[in-house]
Amino acid sequence: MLTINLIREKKDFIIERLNVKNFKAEEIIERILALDSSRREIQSKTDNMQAEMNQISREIGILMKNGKKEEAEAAKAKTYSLKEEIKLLSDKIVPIDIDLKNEIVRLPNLPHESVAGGHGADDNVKVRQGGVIPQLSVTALPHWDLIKKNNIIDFDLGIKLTGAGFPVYLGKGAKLERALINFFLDEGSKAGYREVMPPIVVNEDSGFGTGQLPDKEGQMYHANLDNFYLIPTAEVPVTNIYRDVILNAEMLPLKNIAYTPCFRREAGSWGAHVRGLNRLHQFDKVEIVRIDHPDHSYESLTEMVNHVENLVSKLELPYRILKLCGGDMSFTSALTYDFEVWSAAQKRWLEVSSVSNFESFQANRLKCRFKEKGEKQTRLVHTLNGSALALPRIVAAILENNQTESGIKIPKVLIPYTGFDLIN
RNA sequence: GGAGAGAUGGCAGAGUGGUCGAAUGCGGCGGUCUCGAAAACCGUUGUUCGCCUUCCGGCGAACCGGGGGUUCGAAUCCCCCUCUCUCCGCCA
Repeated sequence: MLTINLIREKKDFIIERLNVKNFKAEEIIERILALDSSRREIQSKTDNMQAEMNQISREIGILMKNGKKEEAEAAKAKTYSLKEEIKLLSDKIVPIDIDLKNEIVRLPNLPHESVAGGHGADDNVKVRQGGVIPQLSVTALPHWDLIKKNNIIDFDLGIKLTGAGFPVYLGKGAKLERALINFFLDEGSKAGYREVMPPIVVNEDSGFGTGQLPDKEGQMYHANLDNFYLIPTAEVPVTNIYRDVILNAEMLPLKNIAYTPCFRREAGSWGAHVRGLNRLHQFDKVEIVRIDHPDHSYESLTEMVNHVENLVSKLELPYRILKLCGGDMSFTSALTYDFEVWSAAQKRWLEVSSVSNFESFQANRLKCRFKEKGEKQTRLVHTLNGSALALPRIVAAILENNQTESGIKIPKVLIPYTGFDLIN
């Protein structure tokens, strides 16, 4: 959520920047500014009337104390019409506030100044590429066939238990999953992230805080009876730890890492490219979440990108890093780098991580602020997060890229975690 | 699920209709003392919004779990909701 101050002061700048996200902001902003100025006008008036009212009440209190009943009654008489006026005016503020918030919440975050325009994935900029793309034999199999052959994940069983997109990991498949989770968490700890195990269902306030609600309601599973949502990413509970919190500047940065299962309804997104592990309703992910000082958040973003790059390198996966164009960036993000790994049998890149700086956009929703030592004024923090990493597509790439005549080779760094070096 | 108690500032904890944004203690910050530190003492210490101000800041409004009501006036009275705790039941 953009701050009302910014909208008041930099209207044209906002319109120009949101244009990069292909978002036409002009009308919304005009409505916001109109609502904002009438709100301020009304508030000024009611504040003054209320001050008068408070003054009279105080006087009545003193009169009563001194036993001057008649004078008190006379003073009371003065309040009736004033009270009515205040009520009339302040009632007008309520719907204006609601409209105002509804409009502000519709504005996406401003893209960072370095973000270029564009309409979709084709306009993303490749930052760099690493690793070696393996040349597989003609008999090489896509991961869903390898999975079946080795009986390490059972999709049909998941359908029986729950439905499509809820796979059951078995034997070495389950162990590989657990190994990856532990590897990612350990790497995070080494990099100074605090490990967190949050709830995986959250309330409505948390959903609002990170920007899933109200708009992306359809993407989350909802437990109606309790009005809880299954988390689509650990970002939601972990970032919301800092909802309604005022931090001291010297506490920053706060670095957290969490493994959670993630749940996504993915309504309407099923098609040709979602076979096997490519897209699931439930999947495992390790997420890094940072709360940062605004002056250092872009250095942090770079540090996070390096961390994720280190992970895919250690797993010996060919990868590329993309800087997203305005049109492909999420509603809440100011700058996003996507990581993709090469899936050698499908012969395509799979997105495995998205590392973003949200600047103060989430912080404003969360009301997460900080204070510089000795200063009275609060400022909004910057929030950042990134997958480090999302598991299913990593598993898909490992299976496909590492297949040999004798079986699927486990990357060296994972062997201490799996306890085996081959799936066959 | 049944019965009861409660929700006050960073924390603890007073306050049951009238200058109460709220006593007191602890913590935090600043100072005195000290070579330095501790102790002691003094001072200070919430957030949001509006108006004014070049800065420092000033003035006003709101906030004692959330929402509504009574009243000239509500932390205090009434109603609804949420949450927490205790006991019982059930239970990984």
